[in-house]
Amino acid sequence: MSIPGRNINPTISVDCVIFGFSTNQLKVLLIERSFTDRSGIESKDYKLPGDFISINEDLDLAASRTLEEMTGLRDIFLCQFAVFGKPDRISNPVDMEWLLETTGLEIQRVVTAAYYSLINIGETNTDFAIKNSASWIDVKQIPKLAFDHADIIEQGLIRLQLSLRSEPIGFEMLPEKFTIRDLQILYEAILDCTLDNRNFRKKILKSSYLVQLDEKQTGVAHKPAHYYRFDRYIYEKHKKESLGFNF
Amino acid sequence: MSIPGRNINPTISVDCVIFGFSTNQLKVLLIERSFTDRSGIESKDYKLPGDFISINEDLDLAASRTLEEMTGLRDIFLCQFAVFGKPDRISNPVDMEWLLETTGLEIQRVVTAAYYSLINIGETNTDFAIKNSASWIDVKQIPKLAFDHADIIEQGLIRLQLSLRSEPIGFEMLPEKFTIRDLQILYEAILDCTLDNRNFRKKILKSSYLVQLDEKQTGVAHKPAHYYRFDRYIYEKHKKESLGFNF
DNA sequence: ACAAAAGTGTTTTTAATACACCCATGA
DNA sequence: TCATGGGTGTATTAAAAACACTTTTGT
Repeated sequence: MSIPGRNINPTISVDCVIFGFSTNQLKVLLIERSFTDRSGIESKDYKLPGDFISINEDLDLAASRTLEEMTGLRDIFLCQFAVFGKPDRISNPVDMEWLLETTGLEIQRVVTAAYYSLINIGETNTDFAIKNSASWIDVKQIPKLAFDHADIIEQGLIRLQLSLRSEPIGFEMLPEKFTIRDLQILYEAILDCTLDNRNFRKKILKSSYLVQLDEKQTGVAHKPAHYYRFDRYIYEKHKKESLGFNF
Repeated sequence: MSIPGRNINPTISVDCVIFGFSTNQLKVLLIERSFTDRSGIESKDYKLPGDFISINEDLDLAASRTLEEMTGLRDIFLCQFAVFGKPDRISNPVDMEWLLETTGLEIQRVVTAAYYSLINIGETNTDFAIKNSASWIDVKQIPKLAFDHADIIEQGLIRLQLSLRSEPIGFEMLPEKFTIRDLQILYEAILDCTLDNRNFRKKILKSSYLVQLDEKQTGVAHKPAHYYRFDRYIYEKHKKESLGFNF
């Protein structure tokens, strides 16, 4: 959130849809927000991690700053996918009150640049999450959200699904080493479908950038799977150009 | 440009990359901008059609307003594709001076929502273009541009190419009735490639939403081509879902 | 020996590509 | 009759999809 005293530009913000993957589910990092409604009843809901930009702060940098404040992570996959600027996106009295409380300013109109980000939950710093009352919520169980944040998540997910089909970005959410099954479950969670395991392997293992490690799983009550890792260097070298008409 | 007296939000603007197609070339609508540089020499360059948003104006509406002011057209294909918000995107003294002249305000920082739009040049109202000193410039011959508008066009074109591969949007730039050849040349111009005419026809004619008219070309010194039209209704009904992995 | 996931091949279907000639018209 | 672009078909190759069983481990 806003650091008191810093010079903010109260007309422009960034919001981050931070995706992560755990217990076979695609999750989003949400911040708990407490507020008192008009009848004085203390209540709470959730919002996306986001912030006003500082005067002279680059949008991308504001997004990575937000990301770091929430997770402790730097140099993270981050992609700007849309701007949300409906004049009435701040119209719920609860939201207006909350803005007043947290910024001390009367704010009627904010245009927000939306980013999505892919995180390996295992590498995130839990202290940061606790400090921000942040938690990882299953994308299929999104609670009531502040502002137009539900729309933002929806659009972000659509965009993530689209990108996943044309670029190998799933790895960003997995640990350094993972099994092909891990990867398949991740794809299924993101695309919300089931995939044939033989065809998935065939397709994914054709990629030169997936390299098999000598290491195998241990302590599992079934045939242990090989670990693989994603080789960014190889990927960058082999990036394909394709016309790929699809209509 | 800004209507004097209207209440603008001088921190947020929209810029439109308006694509059109004529004489077998993909074109962009650019506005001529005259300015006097520091040594007092009168000079000119080009900029994208764009404007600050009004207080309480929706971004999409600001973009369609701009579009209508430039071309006289309403209800036009329009797609927001990125936000440009580098703090130094307004740093050239010429640009800063020009902003001061046209708005009367000292402006240091503007975040702009970029849209691209597809126009049938034949339907545009020339009076509007003349009034705005706008002209259609071949995308391969873009002159020096104001601000970061060259980047915006480049990103817009990349996005247009991407969309053209997955959605039938080329029709937006053609008249109501057109020949398959017209369409192929349009595709070649946008994608900057050549396409085999037999394969192109085979592929495109598979689409149920391309309907052949009884009418043929007349007065051409060769076998006259059939006219076709794009049926939006059929397209919407048959929209495909496809996983289409491509990595 | 059983449960659980790993790993593997072949066939069918579909889409993409490459390629060359005859047709209808106006000049 | 010639120049111009319109319009057509087939064979090859590549990718996607469908589908079932054996292997290895821990319990």
